[in-house]
Formats: sequence, structure tokens, C-alpha cells
Amino acid sequence: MDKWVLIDGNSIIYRAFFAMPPLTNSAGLHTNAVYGFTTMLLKLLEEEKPTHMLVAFDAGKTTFRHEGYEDYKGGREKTPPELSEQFPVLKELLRSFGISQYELPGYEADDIIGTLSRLADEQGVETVVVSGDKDMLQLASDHVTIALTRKGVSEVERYDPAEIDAKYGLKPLQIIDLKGLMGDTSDNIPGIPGVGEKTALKLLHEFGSVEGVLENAAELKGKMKEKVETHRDSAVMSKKLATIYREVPLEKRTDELAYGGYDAQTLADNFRKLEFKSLLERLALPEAAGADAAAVAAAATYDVVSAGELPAAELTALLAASESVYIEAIGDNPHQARLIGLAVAAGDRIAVATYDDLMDGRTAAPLRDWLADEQAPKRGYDLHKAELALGWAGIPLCGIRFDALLAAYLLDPTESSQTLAALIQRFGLAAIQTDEAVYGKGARLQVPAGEALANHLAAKADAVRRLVPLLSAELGKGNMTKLNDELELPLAVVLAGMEKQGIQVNPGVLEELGAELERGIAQYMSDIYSQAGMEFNIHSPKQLGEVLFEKLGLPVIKKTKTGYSTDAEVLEKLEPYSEIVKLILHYRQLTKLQSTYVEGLLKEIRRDTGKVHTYYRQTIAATGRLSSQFPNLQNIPIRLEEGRRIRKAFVPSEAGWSILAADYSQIELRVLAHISGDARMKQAFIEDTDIHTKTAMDVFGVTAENVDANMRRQAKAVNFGIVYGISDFGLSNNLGISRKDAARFIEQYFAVFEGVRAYMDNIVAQARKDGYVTTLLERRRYLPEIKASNFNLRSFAERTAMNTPIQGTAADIIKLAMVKMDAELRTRKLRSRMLLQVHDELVFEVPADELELMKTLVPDVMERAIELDVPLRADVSYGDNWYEAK
DNA sequence: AACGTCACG
DNA sequence: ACGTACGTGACGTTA
Repeated sequence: MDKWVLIDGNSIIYRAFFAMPPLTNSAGLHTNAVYGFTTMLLKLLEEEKPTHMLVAFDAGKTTFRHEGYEDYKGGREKTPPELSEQFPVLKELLRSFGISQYELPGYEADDIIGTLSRLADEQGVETVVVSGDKDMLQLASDHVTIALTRKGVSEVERYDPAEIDAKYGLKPLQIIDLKGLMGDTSDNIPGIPGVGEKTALKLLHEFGSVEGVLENAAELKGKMKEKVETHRDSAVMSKKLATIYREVPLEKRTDELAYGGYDAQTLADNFRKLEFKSLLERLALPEAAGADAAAVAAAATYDVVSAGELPAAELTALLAASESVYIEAIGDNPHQARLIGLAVAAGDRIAVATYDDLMDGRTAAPLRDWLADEQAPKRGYDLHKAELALGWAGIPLCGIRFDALLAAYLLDPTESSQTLAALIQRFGLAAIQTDEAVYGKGARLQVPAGEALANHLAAKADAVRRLVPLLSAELGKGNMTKLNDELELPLAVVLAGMEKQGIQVNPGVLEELGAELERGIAQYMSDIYSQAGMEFNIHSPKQLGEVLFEKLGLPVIKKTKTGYSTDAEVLEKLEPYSEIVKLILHYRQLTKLQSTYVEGLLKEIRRDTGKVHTYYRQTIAATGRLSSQFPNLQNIPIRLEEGRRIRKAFVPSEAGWSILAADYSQIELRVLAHISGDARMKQAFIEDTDIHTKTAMDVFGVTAENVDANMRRQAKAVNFGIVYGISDFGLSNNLGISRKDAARFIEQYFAVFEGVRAYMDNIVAQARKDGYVTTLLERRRYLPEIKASNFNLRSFAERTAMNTPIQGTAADIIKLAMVKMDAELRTRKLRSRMLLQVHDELVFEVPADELELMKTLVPDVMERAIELDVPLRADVSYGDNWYEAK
């Protein structure tokens, strides 16, 4: 049985372009649309297993459609150059896939596909037409199904005549009439102005076709009648334009469409050129042209020596002359990572030490002495993780002077892959093998012995050595040397100290809470089942959706890409309809606490010490914030009392000590006042007034006494919106008001806070000009999408341009405070310990005799971390546990 | 592995 | 007309 797949090339490449984030290979060639197209192709090949395949393209600028209507597809934005350059790339890639392609001057891709699908119908060949264009639905028949892209490109929705009927109540050919009536702005097809999809469908259900509507125009009433009569010609012409021409004189025989599979070598070459690594892997194609270990080693210009085989004096000399070090620890959680060994590069020699070399024998002492020597500089990669992995093996690491991972993060904090192999590629250096290639992954993780391991570690140390000067130079160009040397690098050491210290968690408190939750959960579960009249998995959004929206018939508020949405926002709207909704909300609340915070946290407690040791990641957040993992201690509940009780489990690790917490008050808005220079906002903070109340006063034009709770709440939401990069849509959603009202609010706000408005305008303009935004300490974030022609991408980038300097500067400030606080604790020889950071809050454990001092020292250091045009304020509290420190 | 959901600032 | 508030991580389900 033959199976044809016909692809509307232009439509799909456009979709792919706008759906995918920007992507370039190291030569600067844009590849995102080709990438998206390719993922879709692979999925089609896999799912459809076509015997024949064709990608049709539009040829040239004008088609027969322009003869009757010059403005056809007029007013379209020009194809962005980032996309145009991908057409030839795609065509070449299709050739290496062995997929036929076709274009014919004067015709569009739809006409070619229309003609082929007619042939398919005549011959009874099962066919799938793939496009992003709804017009294609007119081609659906018993043999031809239409696959329309949904979000993105690889997701498609299939339509046969029955589904079109179900969705629109139309026969496939009536899609043309639909277009004739409603038009299509993207193709500049006018239709009947004022008639949208709803009206058009209503008319068609009644009269069947454009002609039917026109004939019966007399039956229509009022405005509608007028509209139809004045635009008769437009409707007829629009219908004609929307009609796919199915008699194209094809110069291609259908047997030329036969698909016989791709040639792995050619395809692999092409993928490599485009740097589609994940696709190489997906098709199990060789990653580098002949990139076996031998080829990689051949590029090496160094000698690998085993530390154990080196005479003691030589080893010491090599360490003293070290230019770079690579310390290997396998595992995501550095507190549990398996220490593998290290490699030190000096001149053209690289010494490799295994785990055993580090742990005992002749080499252990000199290696450990060197690692612990503050005066012996270490330039490495991810030394924060290394410090922890070594630390748990009882080996201190000191003298950290440069970290390639940190530097790479500062240079581009949004880059998803900061692995050494990726970095090397970005800087055009000779490739090294990926960790996955050497160690495998998942269940097949296997660390090779002997030479293979030594070579890999050596290659990494060599990679670091070559990267250090390049990264340093780039940091210099970006004015980030100081940020790197004086903030991020010292902070990495401070963080490692906090993480090693850990925080005591009382399992008894959690277990008791867990037992209580268990009872509540069981009760809610049985109540939910009886309300539903059946048992089902409440955790499954799919099953829950079926129960709520099909069995119980509640109204559908929102859909996700896979089905009904059942999130809290939706459920709150459904509360009036059924009692089950509230039960589900409570059930969700309790199970969240139970699984994530009671059970999850209990699992992370070290049996021997009773502590949890989070891992702060310094190179993840695009704004410069930290993130926290294993466990995440930056999202412990606080907003609701039930969850807040979790904090009672976080206690001091020594008897008689206290937990002390200090948090910045309104740090982001203070930062905004500073960087925008808005006089009114600065004044508010200088006078230390309640900023939300002050905002309400100014926006609503009332005195302090006349600001009611609701006004303050709205002002607060506006302030949040300002920090996030405001939009009327976002604010209206948040406040549950109309978009118009939200827009009015924003306008009123900007009328008062003129400096803030100027800042928002300027920062977006600056991002457009420079391609990036910066924080007060010169942290940088690139925003390539600020120039996107796609509205969504561009708007997102604009909001990010507004938000990142604010959130990022706040992150800079608390990081500064942490480094300074750590220094204070040391120089004053205090026993108090800094344990946690939660974005605007620092948590300490403090012995009784230091409590009085710390109560003033911590906020002092935080408030003086940096001098702004407005004062910073930090509030302190303390107690027997984190809950009490409020 | 991706998705939906929900915890935090 | 388009459809999102900014930044994260963990869990359970489903494919």
C-alpha cells in the first residue's frame, strides 16, 4: 500500500521559524527554522512511514492569483533575512534526506499539493497533507487527511472530513466559502469586512455557500444585509483567491516522489555543518567526522603522564607550574558525586591523578597540599562543584583564581549548554569528546579505566587551559572582569561553605506534620470519590479533566495543549458549580506539602548529621539569581499557614542557638527607583513610606487616610507589574479586571511616575540598539528576540529588557552582601554561620552570645552592601526555628 | 522526557 | 489579531 506525504514547505518553514527560539551555528548561520522543519520531518517519517514524499515550495513573487487581484498577499511583512537565508539550507538538507522537492513558477505550494492530492484521490492512495494553513482543509477527502501544525511544528492536528464537520459543521469544500466570507488578513484577502469566523459559519450553516448567501441577501437584516450587499464582489473574489487550483501542469511524475530513505553519511555531514548535535544522536549518526578517540588524541599537543608514575620532585614542580586543573566528579548532586580524579596542565605536560592517587599512596600528600594551598592558583571548570566533591572526601580546595564555567555564564547567562565540550566548540577550539561519549549515561554509566579515562581528563584540563585566556579577554571586553573576580568567584567559595555546613532539619516535626497530612488527604480523597461517584487518580490532570468536564459537565475555562486545564486558577472559577472543586483544591494543597516538603525533605536529611545540604547553582538563572537544588530551599512554603509550618523543622544545629533571618524590604522597587531616577519614587523610599500605599495615593489622587485595602492591593499589583515588565493583559489577568481598565491604571501610573516610564522606554530602546541589557554591576543578558518580527517573541524580550536589570541588580546586591557578610564573620571570628539565601533574604544560625551583635551586624552589612540613591532596608527576626524567625 | 501543576522570591 | 505578566525546582502522570 502506498502512502504519500505532501508537505507545504513555505508554510512549515515559516511556522518553524516563529516557533523556535533563535539558533545559529558557530559560523553565524541561522538554523532554527531548518531545525524545526527537520524535527517535524523525522516525526513524519517515523509515524507515517511514507512510500512517497514531496515538499512543495512557492516559486517567485507573482502567481496567477495576482493577475486578478494585485494586492494578493500584499501588506505582508518582508520575510526576515534570518529566515530567507534558511531556504537554500533547507533545500540542500532535503536533498541529503533523499526527499523530493518541487516548485513551479506562477503557482503556490498549495496548488502543487492540491493537484497531487487530486491525483491521490483519483488513484485511491492514502495521503497526508502537512501544512500550517487552514485553507488546506478544502483538500480533505476519504483518502486525504490534512495535518495542521499546532503550537510549534512537530505537533500536528489531523483532519479528515468528519473532523472538519465536527469542528466547523462544514464540508471540506465549504472552507473556501468560509474564507470568501471572513477573508484572511495574512494573505490580504478581504472577504466581507466585519464578518469574522463566527458570523461566517452562521451564514454558511444557513445558506451553504458564498453564492447562497449572496442570493439570499434580501433575507438578512440591518447591518448584516448592508455589509453583504456592499461587498458582494469582494466575497466572490475572495472565494476565488482562497480556492486551491488543482490542475497545475506538473512536470513531475508521481513515481519521482518515491522515498527510499536517506544516506546516513550525507545526512550526518549536513547535520554536522548545521551543528544539529541532538539530531545526530537521535539518528545515531557519527558525531564528528571520524571523531573516534584516536582522531581527538591526534589533535593533542601535550603528553599525558600519570601522577603515580612521576617522581615526587617532578610532580611537585608540575603542580607549582600548573596553568589549569580539571577535577572530575560524576553525578548531578555534588554532595553525593563520585570523585573520579583530576588532571593538571603545565606547559605541554598534563599529569593525571586517579581517585586512588588522591586518597592514599605516595601522591596523595603532594596533591592534597597543592589543592589546599591558597597561594597555589587554580584555574578550572566548575570549581564550586569540585570543592564540594573534594570536601566530602576530606580534601580542601583553596586558591581558586578562575573558573571557566562562571566566566562562560557571565558572558552569556542564557546559554543552555555550558559544558566544556560546548564551550570549546563555541570558541572554535579543537573538539574534545563529550562526557556522554566517554562515560555513557543513565543505566549504562561506566567510567573507563586507565588510559581512556586519563586521556579524557587530560583533554579537559587542556581545554580549560586554552579557554582561560579567551574567556578572560571576553570578560574584559564586556566590562565584567570585576564582576567575575570580585563577586562571582569569591561567592562560589562562600556558597560552598554554606552548603557544606548545611542546615539542621528536625525529622520529628516533619513526621508529625506528615501524619496529620495523611489523615487529611485520606478524608479528602474519599470525599472527592463520593462526590465524583467513582474512583480515579486525582493527580492525573487527564482523569480529573474527564471527571470535571465530561462526567460532571462543568464549564471548560481554559485548555492546555494536551487537554483540559485544571490548575488552581481554573478550579477557583469553578467553585460555584460544584462542591468537589474546593475538595480538590485542598487535596492538592495537602499532597503538595506531603510529597514535596514532608517526604521530599525527609529523604534529603543526612542520616549521620540530621542536616540537609542544598546546592546553590550559580550559572543557571538568566538574571544572575542563584537557584537551589537537592533540595530546593528557596521555595519552602510561607504564604499559607498550613505550609508555613514546614519551617518549624528548620532548626539550629547546636543547642541554645537561634535561627536569624534578615530580608531586604522592597529591594526590587528600590533598585528601580535608583536606576530610573524617578524623583517621586526615590522620595518615597527616602522617607521610608509604605510604597504600595504611596503608589495608591499618587495613582488614585487621594490622601493616605483615604487609601483603602482594595486600592492598596491594586497599587501593589501595578508595582509588581512594573517590575515584571508591565502589559495591560498581564495586569488585567492578575487583578481580574478588564484590559481597558488595566491599561488605564498603567497610564495613570506612568503619568505620575514619569521617570519610570522614561526608564522603561529607554531600556527597551537600548536593548534594541545594543542587543543586550546590563545590571548595575555590569552583568549582561543578550536579548536577540527584541528585534523579532513575531509579536510574542518581541514582547517577551521587551518585558525581559525591563525586568532583568531590576531583578539582576537585586541579585548583584545580595551577592555582594553575602561576600561581605562572610568576610565579617571571619574577621570578627564569630561562630555564627550563614546558611541560606532566598533571593532577598539571608538565614543564619547564631549562638546566644552573638545574637545581639548579629541583630545589628547582618542588616548593617546588607544595607551597606552598595550605595544607591535610595536607602536599602533589611528587617531582622530570629527564633528557635525558621518559622519563628518571622 | 515532556507536561501540568504548584511551591518560592 | 496576536496571547504573557519576571525568575526558578520538584513532584506525579503519561507517553
